[in-house]
Amino acid sequence: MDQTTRIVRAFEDAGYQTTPSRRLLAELVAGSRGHFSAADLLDRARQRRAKVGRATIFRALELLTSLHVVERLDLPNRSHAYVMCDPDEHHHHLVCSRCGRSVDVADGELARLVDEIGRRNGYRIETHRLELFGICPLCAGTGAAAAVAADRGGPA
Amino acid sequence: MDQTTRIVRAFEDAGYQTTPSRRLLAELVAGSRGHFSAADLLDRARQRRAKVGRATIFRALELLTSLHVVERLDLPNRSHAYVMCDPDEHHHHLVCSRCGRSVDVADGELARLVDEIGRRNGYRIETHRLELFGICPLCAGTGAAAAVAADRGGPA
DNA sequence: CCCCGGATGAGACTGAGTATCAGGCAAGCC
DNA sequence: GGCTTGCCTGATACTCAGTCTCATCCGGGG
Ligand SMILES: [Zn+2]
Ligand SMILES: [Zn+2]
Ligand SMILES: [Zn+2]
Ligand SMILES: [Zn+2]
Repeated sequence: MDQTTRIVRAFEDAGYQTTPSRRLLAELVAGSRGHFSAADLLDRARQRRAKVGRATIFRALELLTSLHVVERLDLPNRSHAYVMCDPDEHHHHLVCSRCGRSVDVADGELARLVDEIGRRNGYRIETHRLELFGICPLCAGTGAAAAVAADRGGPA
Repeated sequence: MDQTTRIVRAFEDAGYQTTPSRRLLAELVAGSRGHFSAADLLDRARQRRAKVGRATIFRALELLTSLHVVERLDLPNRSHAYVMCDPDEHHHHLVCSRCGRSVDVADGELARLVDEIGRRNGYRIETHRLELFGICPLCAGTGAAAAVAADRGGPA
C-alpha cells in the first residue's frame, strides 16, 4: 500500500469521508520530500490547476495531525511545518535544516530522563517535545550519505 | 543585584543603550511569575499608564532572546511565550501547564543522547530543543509543593 | 435514487509579528 | 553644562498564517 493510500485510509478508518480534496491532499502530502507547510500544499495544488480552498488545507492538516499521520514542527526560524509521521508510537523528529527531510527517532532513553527530571523538580510531567535539527547525510554529501542511504534502502 | 537590574545590565554589557522603555520592560519581565507573551507585557505596561509601543516590546524581546536573558517557548496550544532564563549555559525548560512557572533543566545526559541519535542517523546535529510540560508542585497543591519549595528557598 | 450531515471554497476577519519613518534622546565629547 | 550623532522610539501601515462564516455541494448509507 503506498503512502497516498495509507493516508486516505487513515481518514476512512477514523470515520471521515473520502473526498476529492482529501485525496488530493493525501497525494500532495505523500509526495513531499521534506517538511511542508500549508502554503506549500496550496502552491502545489495550484500548480496542478486543482481547485482547493485554503481553509480545506488547514482543516485537513489539523485532522491528519490529530490522527498522527503528520506532525507539526516548530522550526528554529519561527515558522511551522508538517512532516509525515509514523502514527503507531510516540517518537520525535530529526529534521534536516537544509532540505527538511525528517527521520523518526524513538523515544528510547529519553522517557526515563524525562521522568527523572519531573521527579527531581516535583512536576507531574504531562507532555514533552524534543526536536533535533541538523544536516542530513544527503545534504552533507559525504560518503556517509551513501552508507546510511544503503542502510535504509536508498533515498526516499 | 535584583532581577530588574540584571536585565538592564545585560543590555548595557552588550553595548545597547539604557532607555526608559527598556528599563520598564526589564521591570515587567522581572516581575513576571510564569511565562509571558508580548501582549501580556503590553497589557501590564498599559495598566501602569506607561507609554510604550508594541514594536518596542517585540524589539526588546528579540534582543533579550539573543542575549539569552529570556527564551522563547512554543507552547503546546500553538501560542508563544517567553520565560526568564539563566544566560550562562545551555539548558531546557520545564513549564507548568497551569501557571506557566518554569524551571531551568540542565542538559545533562541529553547531550550524549542527542549526539548518539545524530551519529546513528548520519546527521550532523546543529541544535536541539527539549520542552517539558506538566503541573508544578504549587499547582498540584500537595505536600510535595512545600517540600520542593523549601528546597529552593520558597516560591519565586 | 434520495437524502442529509459532513465537507467545501470564497472571502471576511483576527491577531501576531514586521517594516517604515519622522522625531527623540542617550551618551560620549568638548 | 551644551553639541552632535546615531541608536532608539512610537505611530501606523502592512503582511501573513490561521480561523470563522455561510451558502452550496456531495459522499455514501438506506
Ligand atoms: Zn538534507
Ligand atoms: Zn518522547
Ligand atoms: Zn503551576
Ligand atoms: Zn540540550
